[in-house]
Amino acid sequence: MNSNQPVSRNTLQRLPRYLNYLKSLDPCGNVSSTEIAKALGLNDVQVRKDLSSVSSGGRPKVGYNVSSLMSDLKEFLGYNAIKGAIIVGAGNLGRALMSYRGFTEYGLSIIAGFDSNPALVGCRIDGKEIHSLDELGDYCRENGVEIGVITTPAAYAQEVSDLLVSAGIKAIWNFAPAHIYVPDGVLVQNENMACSLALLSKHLNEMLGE
Amino acid sequence: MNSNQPVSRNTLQRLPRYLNYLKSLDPCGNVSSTEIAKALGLNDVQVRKDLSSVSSGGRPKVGYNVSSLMSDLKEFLGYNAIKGAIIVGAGNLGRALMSYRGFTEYGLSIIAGFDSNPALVGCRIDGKEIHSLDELGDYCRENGVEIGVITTPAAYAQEVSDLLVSAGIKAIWNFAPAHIYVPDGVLVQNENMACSLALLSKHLNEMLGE
DNA sequence: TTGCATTTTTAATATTATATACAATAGTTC
DNA sequence: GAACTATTGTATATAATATTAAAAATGCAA
Repeated sequence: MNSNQPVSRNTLQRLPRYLNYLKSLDPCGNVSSTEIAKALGLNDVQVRKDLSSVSSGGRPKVGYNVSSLMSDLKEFLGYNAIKGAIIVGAGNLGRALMSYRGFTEYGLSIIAGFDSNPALVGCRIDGKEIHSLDELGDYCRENGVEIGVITTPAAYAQEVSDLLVSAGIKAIWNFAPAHIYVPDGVLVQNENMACSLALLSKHLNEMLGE
Repeated sequence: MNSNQPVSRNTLQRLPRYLNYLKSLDPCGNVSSTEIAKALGLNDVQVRKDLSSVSSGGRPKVGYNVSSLMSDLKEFLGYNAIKGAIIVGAGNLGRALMSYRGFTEYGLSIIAGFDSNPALVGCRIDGKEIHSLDELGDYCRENGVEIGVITTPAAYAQEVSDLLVSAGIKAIWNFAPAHIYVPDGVLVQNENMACSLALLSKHLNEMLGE
């Protein structure tokens, strides 16, 4: 495992897919890179190369041990060190994400929500309280929150982003269909459903066109 | 506009970002590729190359006309031809997606939901009825539905996928954190939140580690 | 223990994507 | 209208990525 070596973006995007696939296997068993490649529609060497930067390696004639490969992947992806995050925008999507417990699997724990609507302030979603936007700065500083999730309408995304940045947030997961500007040192990850839809729609059209 | 030429996956993923950015500009005005590149943190030539396969071209010294570029992008991405889709799994996420009206922007219209829970069958979310899973096949065939969205727990994803395929679905948008197998000719687009989270988490760790 | 099949690992090649350099074009100014 | 500048568009070079090919390692069976 040469974890100091930088991993390409493409590789990084594939790692969670490997983990996903491994979950469907017997954790006590072994799996070969060719099997993984076949199941996920990838090249087997690519799979091995990806895994080489993460795992302690497989055994010839046997493959990789499923459970140890899984823990290597989780460790590498940071799923073990759970980080607290807040959600801004307690609309339909925001509330859905707040009540979704699966994120702890991925090292993320939603600890609170924020919304400008006074009617929502004080409500609890899955035990997590919705606060007023005014409290955002203090809350983040007091709890050392580094990740913010934006689920507001597009029109407010920039405003909220600025607020998060001034509260010391280091990374933003943006679900709003808007482009936001942040200073250097702050990371924005756009969960762009539009991107996925674009791929889906385009492929579909091509398939039907032929 | 050479729309017959195939567009790379990376390019395709950038196109919605361009569209997003253009929305924040005056539709009557013009915009240069360098402006777009700077705003989105990309190379200006790349932007021009991407746009060349979509748009009818810009004018030297002026740039691209915002509104016509937007409509070219929308046309190319298939956002104008709205396609009906169904959602399987009316849990938190499923209901959130059913009530999210923004998808029509992207050429997708959720027309119905399906769930195995009898207590949910008959309910309406934003005017769209939730049906029993038994009705899925007939419904899809009668309405010519080609896109299915899976928002069930991971454990049921494969089962639901099989059902969708046998109902004649051509493309599946999978939100369940599971890998699903489909026959050739059916497209799966994984909306893998885990992927986004992986990127986010990894970058965050790297930033803090330095 | 020897040969064989399977699998990882490393190296080499081919492909693709991105960035650089330059030519062409259309406005703008004097 | 001639020179200038901002901008597009293309052709080339570089870098990144993926694939193919070959080598090394391991377990298994005869």
